[in-house]
Amino acid sequence: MAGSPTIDPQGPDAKRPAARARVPVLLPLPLAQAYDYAVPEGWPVPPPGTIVAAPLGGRVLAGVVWDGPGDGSVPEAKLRPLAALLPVPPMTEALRRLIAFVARWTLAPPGAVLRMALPVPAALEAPKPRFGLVLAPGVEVGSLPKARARVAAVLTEAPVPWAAAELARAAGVGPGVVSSMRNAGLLVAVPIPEAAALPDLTTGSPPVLSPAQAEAARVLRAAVAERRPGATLLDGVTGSGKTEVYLEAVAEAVAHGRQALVLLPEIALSAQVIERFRQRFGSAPAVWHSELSTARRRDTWRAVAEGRAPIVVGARSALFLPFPDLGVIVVDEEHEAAFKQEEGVTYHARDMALVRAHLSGIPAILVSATPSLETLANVERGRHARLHLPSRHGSAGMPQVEAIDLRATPPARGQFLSPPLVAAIEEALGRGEQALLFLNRRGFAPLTLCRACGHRFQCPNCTAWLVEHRYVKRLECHHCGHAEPVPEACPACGAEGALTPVGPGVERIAAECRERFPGARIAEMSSDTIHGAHSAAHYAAMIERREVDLVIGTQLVAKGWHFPHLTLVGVVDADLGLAGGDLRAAERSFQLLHQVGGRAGRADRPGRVLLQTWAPDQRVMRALVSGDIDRFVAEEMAERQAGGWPPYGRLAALIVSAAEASVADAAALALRRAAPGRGGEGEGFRVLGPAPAPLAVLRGQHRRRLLLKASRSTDVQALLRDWLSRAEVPRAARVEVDVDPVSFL
DNA sequence: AGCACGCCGACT
DNA sequence: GTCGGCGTGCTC
Repeated sequence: MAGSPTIDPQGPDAKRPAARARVPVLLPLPLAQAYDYAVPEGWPVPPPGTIVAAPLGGRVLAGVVWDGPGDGSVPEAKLRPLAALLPVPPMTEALRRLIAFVARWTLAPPGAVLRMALPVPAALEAPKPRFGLVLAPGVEVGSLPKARARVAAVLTEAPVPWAAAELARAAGVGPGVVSSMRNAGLLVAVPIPEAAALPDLTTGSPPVLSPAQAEAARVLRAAVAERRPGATLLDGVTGSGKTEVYLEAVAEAVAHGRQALVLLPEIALSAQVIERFRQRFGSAPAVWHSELSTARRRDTWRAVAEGRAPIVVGARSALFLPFPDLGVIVVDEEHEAAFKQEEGVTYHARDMALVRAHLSGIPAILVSATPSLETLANVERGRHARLHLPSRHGSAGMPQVEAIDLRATPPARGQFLSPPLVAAIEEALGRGEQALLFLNRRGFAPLTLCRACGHRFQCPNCTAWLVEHRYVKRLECHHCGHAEPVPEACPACGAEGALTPVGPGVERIAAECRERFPGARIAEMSSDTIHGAHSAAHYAAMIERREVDLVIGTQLVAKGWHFPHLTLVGVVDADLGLAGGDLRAAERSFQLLHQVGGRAGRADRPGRVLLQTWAPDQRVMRALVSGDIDRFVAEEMAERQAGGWPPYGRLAALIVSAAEASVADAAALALRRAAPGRGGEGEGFRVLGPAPAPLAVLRGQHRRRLLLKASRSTDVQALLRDWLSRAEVPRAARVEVDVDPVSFL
């Protein structure tokens, strides 16, 4: 790579022999700016986006040559030379600008954002040449002993390089046979050419679309074909066929040789969803989520960077993959809170997906049966287009939703299923149909107390009760992972046999059902029983084959499933999500229950949804029963607008945490005193708090919250930056910033 | 994020 | 008298 380096004209300085070229390099560390590095003599000056190895302290890190002239303040003598230019495609300008934007928006150091966009180190090295085994020339197959002859036969039949392990398996011999043949010179290793081919995406089956779907698909295809920037909301009830429609937009991008990114909430990345892509395109999409192995991450990242992965289906972190030529971004289930990253860089993947699409000049598609109020407000403002799909089967396909008034028909003492719900389950099971009971709470009971002295089991590290898990005989904290065995006697008063479970979790509902419906085959689905795509697929298959009569599950069952024989959904505690009453409690509760209800029934057999509630007149229940989504949205919007809450206003939270409560209080007060405006109030904004966080102690950290509430036109980031720079917070306290908070815990 | 430098407890 | 705890500060 020698040659005359091209240096920008720098006036008289360029002539000074001492002036080496310097470039700013952003490193994947929580540093506020890029560091300057010297370009070694004889190298070309790497342009912005080049991925380089740079020395820092005693180690060498992968970083990205950043935009702009660099800081320049570090003296020449202090500059260290770049260690290497890494053999991967450069980071595109669109991705660099996305990283800079996310950093500015979330107040995170740019390097911390970059860390999400750089892969495991191995992906940046030149791919190791892989070797395979072929038969050495001139080997007489007939003269070999049996085992060796079998290996030779496999290689004669398929004379391509084989991986040693696969070869042994195919020949039905142990790995020792293969390696001894290699040592004996009967087999030789030859390099396997890098798989550069694109998967063939033309062998799938194009869908049969309804007229409404076809029209929506036509609009989206045109937007993708013309690279028309802008976002479109694609909404319609479960079963209206939204997926088929957005897959057409994906197909259009692929047809133009561009890539497509489909973001899904992590939990929805089920085998069932991946399978739909495979059926449509005839080949599986690249999948990206946090549980991938290092090797898979490396291969997928490289495949994306080199344009060999036309379709990527991923969780929020897929937003930072290095697509060289993205054609469309789809955010499915756009209303899901799971798109918000709550730790480290607190970004909202849906919102940042819109930014990435905008920076790339391509369309974005937001998909949901129950769109977020943020997205609906953007439609109202004319910022997003909207394509609404009607139900394919008219109202006949919609489940009938009824509220069960627990005040009128309460469950028997110590039980949680009311008589009408029990009767409906019996009826469904009697017809040979399946039923689903939904309760968004893991474990057996959320609280255990002593009848003798009133002692309650609390987490030593958190402001939370310990949840009894009966199968593993433990009391667990769902926030920090603390667990202890269930004792025989009360640790406070010593009374034996006085410990009582209070309230239900899914385990307790399952126990009640085993007693109530003997003979019914019950499947319990929660994160305690499902540990990944594999076991989820196992359950799904069992349910589809009708080897299960009654499914009892948490949130996990609400997403991305389709169970054709399920006709009844019972919501054990429809009021659960409304407790606590944060800003979005009603919206989230409505979305979740609507989604769970959507699991019931199908065209030929309408489903039934029963909501057990103590407050059937509550807005959310009324909306679910009437099915009048528009009215619910209008009411909720009016309330938000009146209060100046999002989406009509903006929020940012400051979360103060410290090991000592007094330190947390002191830090919170210091922040309050430094608040912008007069006493934390100014033109278009107001500071609320501090108040103890609902989870006042979490993992041993005492937490206080302040909230900046502002009008939509307020530059929240500027206020926050100024605020934080002036506040003198004790060293022992930590301050986290959460712009556009979703969770208020 | 690492890693080094820097002031106060239990060991040879 | 030292080995070592992790608090704070720096890395181009």
